Amino acid sequence: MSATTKSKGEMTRDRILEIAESAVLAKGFSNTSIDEIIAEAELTKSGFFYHFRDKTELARALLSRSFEQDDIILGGIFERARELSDDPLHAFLVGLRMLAETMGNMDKAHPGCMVATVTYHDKQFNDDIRTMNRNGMVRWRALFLSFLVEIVQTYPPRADVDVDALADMLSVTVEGGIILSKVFDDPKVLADQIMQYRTFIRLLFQGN
Amino acid sequence: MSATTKSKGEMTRDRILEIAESAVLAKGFSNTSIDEIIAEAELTKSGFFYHFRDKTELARALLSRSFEQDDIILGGIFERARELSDDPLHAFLVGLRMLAETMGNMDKAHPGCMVATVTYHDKQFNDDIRTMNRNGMVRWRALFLSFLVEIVQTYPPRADVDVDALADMLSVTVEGGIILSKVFDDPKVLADQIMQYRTFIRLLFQGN
DNA sequence: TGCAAAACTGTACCCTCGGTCTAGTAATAT
DNA sequence: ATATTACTAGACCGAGGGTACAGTTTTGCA
Repeated sequence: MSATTKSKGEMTRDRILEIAESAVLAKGFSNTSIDEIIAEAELTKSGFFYHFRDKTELARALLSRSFEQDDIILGGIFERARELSDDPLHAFLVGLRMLAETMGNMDKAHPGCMVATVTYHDKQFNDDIRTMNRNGMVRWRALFLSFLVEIVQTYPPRADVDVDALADMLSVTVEGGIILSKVFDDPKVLADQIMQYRTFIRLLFQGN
Repeated sequence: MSATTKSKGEMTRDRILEIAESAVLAKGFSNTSIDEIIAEAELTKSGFFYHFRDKTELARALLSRSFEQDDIILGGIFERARELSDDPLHAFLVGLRMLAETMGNMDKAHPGCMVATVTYHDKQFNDDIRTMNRNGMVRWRALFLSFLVEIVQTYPPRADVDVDALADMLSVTVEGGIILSKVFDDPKVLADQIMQYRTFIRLLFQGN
């Protein structure tokens, strides 16, 4: 067997996660029952609990899965952006444009949706989730910060800024943008907001 | 009896809402049981269902309550801001600073928390909530827009901007800022982000 | 002061859902 | 072949949301 081959158990687990993911995204976590998942996955309750200790472990698995996907997407975008320009400001601006386009094309299943649907499940759980969430945010901040620290060396900012807050501002824009996009049922809102952030960056370091 | 006197029924209903609010904010909606609420309110299950058709109606009531409170706080802040300056830009900047301060001083129970805890409860419910949420957002947008349209008349913007998106950007900042504040367990994050938005506005219309 | 409406209590019951336990069986890897 | 993995079968439990309905108290008001 090759290294990429999955065992029967792993395949079943993946199938459960796949089914659970779409159900949770469509109806929310607490409104997705185990019975429903196992019916679609064609296995028994015992089978489900063979793979997951309890429903909370399912939530955790769902969440770490979505974080991995986010990291890949985000990392890919800004890696390409760096390749396209040696100048950190230009690269960041290019990355932001690509991010806006990517987000604008997602009709459902925005990264971050899983966070929102799952976060408020229960108290004990929240502590675990907050830690995972924080790790995710810290990775984002680090990524954006790597651009910003380079940028401020070359381009004197037009106003007093805290680069940390400026890096977080992009996370804020994405998270808040997702909420407004859902509320208005329009993915364009998120894309527009990322472009607003881009305008701020341009104005701050380039003056136009 | 004066017009402000509440009937016995209204008082009981308010008591339920009060108890439910703190419980939901502390532990989440699905983790707050009706049994628990009625125990603290010292009434029976039948008594509860006399006031609320089901748990979803409780959620709705909780939500519209928090919207009302938000409107009062937000409206109050920007009304005072207008009083303090005839210039729309200065007034807006003052309002933003007051908003940042107000938000930074809230340790828990940010406006918007109730939205998050309650929104993903169930599918049917989500549609109702989205409408309420949208109305809330539209009111915010209108409020912020009333400043921005005045501002652009006096101050030519340093970059191409869409005032609608700019108005929404503040909602985005607040909603996203709340998420990051919760994740990092630090209300200062939200305050900082509002100040970042303020910097953007200053830079855009005042150039520094 | 009396009477209807409002605001409940009490009890019994049903369903769904998360979760546990035990015992047994089929598939698979080595 | 055999131990481990990956399940099935089925009985059961408690919490929680919700219903039905009959009865009782409390309140506002003419």
